[in-house]
Parts: sequence; structure tokens; C-alpha cells
Amino acid sequence: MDVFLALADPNRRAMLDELVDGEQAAGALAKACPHLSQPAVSQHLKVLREVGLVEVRVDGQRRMYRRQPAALDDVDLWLLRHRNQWAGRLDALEHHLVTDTAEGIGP
Amino acid sequence: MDVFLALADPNRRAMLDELVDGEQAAGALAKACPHLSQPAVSQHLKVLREVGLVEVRVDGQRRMYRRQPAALDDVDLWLLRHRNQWAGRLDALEHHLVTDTAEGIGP
DNA sequence: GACAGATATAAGACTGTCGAAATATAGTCC
DNA sequence: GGACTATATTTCGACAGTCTTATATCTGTC
Repeated sequence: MDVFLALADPNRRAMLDELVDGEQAAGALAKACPHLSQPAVSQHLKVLREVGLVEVRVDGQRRMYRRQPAALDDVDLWLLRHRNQWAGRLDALEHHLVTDTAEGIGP
Repeated sequence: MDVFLALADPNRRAMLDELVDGEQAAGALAKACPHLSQPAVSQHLKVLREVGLVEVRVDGQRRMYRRQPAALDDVDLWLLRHRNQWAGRLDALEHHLVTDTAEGIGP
């Protein structure tokens, strides 16, 4: 299993999304994915761990997970080569960004 | 099948890599993947077509394929949110880039 | 040490994907 | 129209990934 394959699963991407705001306990992540059982979440976390996308910190009886963005370097490198029209496409990209996340940024 | 899943296959990524320098006929792509049969290549091209990563142009009895980088926007958007330490990580990224591709750039 | 909570692991069924072989379609040349 | 080339599609078997249920492990509390 490599990083690309790990990111191919929507549930795993959603779990990484949950971690954007900071570290979370495995249980909290499980509650954030109500359509998944606890073992399913644990298995996904194992995959994310194995490819280096997350790291764990033991805190009492909880395991706190945090992202490890360095693991995305491979994906970044690949994308950079396939995005050599960067300058031309940045506008559309930025437009998407603003449109999609504006409601979460206001005062 | 979505873009993330399409990119999860190393053969499909290799085929997109082949297209970086410009459009290629399906046959040329098949020859670039000697470990794959012609039907296998055709199936991968179908997947890439369906998710919008490539487009076809009919030229006589050949089908010329070219990349469609706009289809990578979803991936870009996702990565941007997971790379908010950009400034801090750019150095490492650039270092990788230079190290990995230097031999192909020289005078 | 027994118990409860949080998380991980094991085992099995199900599903989807990959690749090969055979076949079909479409264009070109004679 | 027939032979030939290039590409696509279909069918099938094998394998890998994902989910569920049941069980194990570890930690803190009484």
C-alpha cells in the first residue's frame, strides 16, 4: 500500500480532513465517521500510519493521531510535473478555493 | 471510479507521465508499458478518459491521447488544505525536485 | 486484582479491480 | 470487397481491499 492508494479511499481522506484542525483521539475520529464501525476506523488508521500520513501519541488510554504532511511529498512531486501550466490555472484554482471555503472563514 | 482512485494505479500514473511531453498514440503508450498487454493499456486509457484525465483525438486509425490537467483540480484542492505549512516545506520539496530531475536538465 | 473504557487485531464474507485471452470494431490500402 | 493494422470491448479468473463480528490488549479506577 502506497500513499496514492491510501488517499484513494474517501473515508481515509475524510479522516485526514478531520485532523486538519489538530490532533484527535481515535474515538473522536470514529464518531466523525458515523457510517463506519470502530474496527473499520482503526484499520484505516493503521493504513494511514503505515504509509506515514499520520503519527500516534499515546495519551492514557487514548491514542492521539496527528497528520504528517511530509508523507504527501511524493504526491506533490508527481502533481508538480503534471501541472506545468500552473500560472494559467491558478486563477481557476483560487476561485474554487474561495468559493468552497468562504463560509467557514467569515468574522 | 474517481480521480483519486484513477491515480492510485502506478501503471496509469506512468501512462500520464508518458504524455507529459505531448500527445501520444495508444499504440505508443502500449509500447511504453512492455509489461502490459494491449487490451490492458486500452482499459487503463478508458479509466483515464472516464475521469477526465485524458482526452482523445482520432487521427486516421490511431487515437491520439493528451493529458487534461484540469481534472487534477480536485486533487490540488485537497492537497492545498493539507499543505498549509507550505512555506516551511517548500525547501524540502524543491530540494527533492532538483535532486531527482537534475540529470535531465543540464546543458 | 476486578472492572470499565478505549483501541487494536483476527477471521471471514463480500466486492471491486487488474490482467489475459478472445473477439469485435473501425480505418487504410490494394 | 478483402486483407491488414490499430484500438476497443467482453469475459473470466485471481487477487486485494474493505467491512462486520468477535476477541484481545492496554490503561486507569475502585
